[in-house]
Amino acid sequence: MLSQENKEQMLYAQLGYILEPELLTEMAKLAKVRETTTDEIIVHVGDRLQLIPIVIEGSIKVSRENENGEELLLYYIEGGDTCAMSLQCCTKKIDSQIKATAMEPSLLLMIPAEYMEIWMDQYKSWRTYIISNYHTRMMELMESIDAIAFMNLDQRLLKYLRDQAKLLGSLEILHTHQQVADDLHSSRVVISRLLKQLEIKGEITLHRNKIILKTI
Amino acid sequence: MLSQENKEQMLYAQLGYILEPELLTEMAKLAKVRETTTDEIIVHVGDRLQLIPIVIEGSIKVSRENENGEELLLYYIEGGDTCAMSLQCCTKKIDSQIKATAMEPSLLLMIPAEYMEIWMDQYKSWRTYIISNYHTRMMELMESIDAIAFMNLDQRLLKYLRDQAKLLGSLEILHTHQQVADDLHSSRVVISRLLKQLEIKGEITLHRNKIILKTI
DNA sequence: TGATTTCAGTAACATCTGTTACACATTCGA
DNA sequence: TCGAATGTGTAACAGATGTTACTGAAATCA
Repeated sequence: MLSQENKEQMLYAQLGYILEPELLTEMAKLAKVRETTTDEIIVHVGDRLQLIPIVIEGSIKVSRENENGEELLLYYIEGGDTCAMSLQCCTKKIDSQIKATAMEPSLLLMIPAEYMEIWMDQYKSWRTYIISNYHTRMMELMESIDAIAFMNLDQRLLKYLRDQAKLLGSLEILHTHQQVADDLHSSRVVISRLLKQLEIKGEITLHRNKIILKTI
Repeated sequence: MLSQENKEQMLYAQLGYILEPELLTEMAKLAKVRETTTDEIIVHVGDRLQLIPIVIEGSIKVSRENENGEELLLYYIEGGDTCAMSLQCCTKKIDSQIKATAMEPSLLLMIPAEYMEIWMDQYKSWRTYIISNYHTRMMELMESIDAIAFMNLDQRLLKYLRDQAKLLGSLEILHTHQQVADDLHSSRVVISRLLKQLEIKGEITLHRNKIILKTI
């Protein structure tokens, strides 16, 4: 278990330049720490959230699921950010519309939802933080829509690989073709085919459970 | 030109159950009225907004455009709502990422951006209103993503027609096939083909410049 | 009215993506 | 160590969507 000093230090590191010191102290006091393993599912579609997660370390993948359990990756949440969707889910008691999965071992601070509104009234910096998070997420949803609507699957695939590489800071992407297919809402055979083409073009090299990008 | 009393009445009618009376009075004092014709473009991609539009009457179509000028309909804004995107565009001075078009003769109140932040500090109801708008838009973007990612074009087409009908309160949709194709980011020939199939199935009847739905 | 433009219907074909089926290699576990 | 499970490669085919080309009807305008 982390001490409050630990938590406060981590919050400072991520949010010290945005949020007031008193707020950070209060957050550290109230927050529960949650550590996740890689691929751990943090939020399921349909969950009723009671706590708002703020990502301190690691990265979270947010995806949409349809009634058949088919998925589509929407965007990622990195250090210092929070899930804008969960804010309303908590306050309005709506079921979660999305699924959140840890992409690597990650550290979250979980804040009880009732403080959301209190802080909205009390701290200007918190308002700015929340609005800015909403805006970032909206822009990312737009980017996601651009990709699905305007790009072919081979382009989306390459973009996906580059995004993963940037996010995890490594040119080696440790996924099976099936996992990639799931994120892009495609099928394994199609992804294998397109990956092979990318390999022939010299963009990547293929290995079991691993795809290596030549460049970002 | 509308009098301030007129504006205040309209604001009351749309937002009286959400926003404080003092705020509505202040809004009425500051707002410029903008009336639009059908298909008038209100915001272009790349515009630098100075004013935040609040829809009082009518309905606005928000779409995304790629570098080739191809479009995709994202969502609609109806009476009482505002464009969440424009909020950040104004305050952060970012170029607009979307295009907004009036679907019918509409009436907007345009609020100078600088009041955004003042009211955020001053009025709890304004904060709730803005956050709730962001959330609604996010949900609609999700719905839009669901449609593109998980539905076939014939299903999307029928959904599109029904959405239009609901929005404008008429089973007669006054569009050419080309306009429908643009909204769905498809091609005229494909849309004509699918519309014909829907007519054969008995879902619609086709006329020049007009598509009539049998039921919602 | 007659010429022109706009809109819709249709066919033939191309391309992209998904599906099914199977082969083979690697890894894992009993 | 051997069988099972998992991951990848590939071919053949199917279906959805996009493209091109042409036709004729309806609307518009000089």
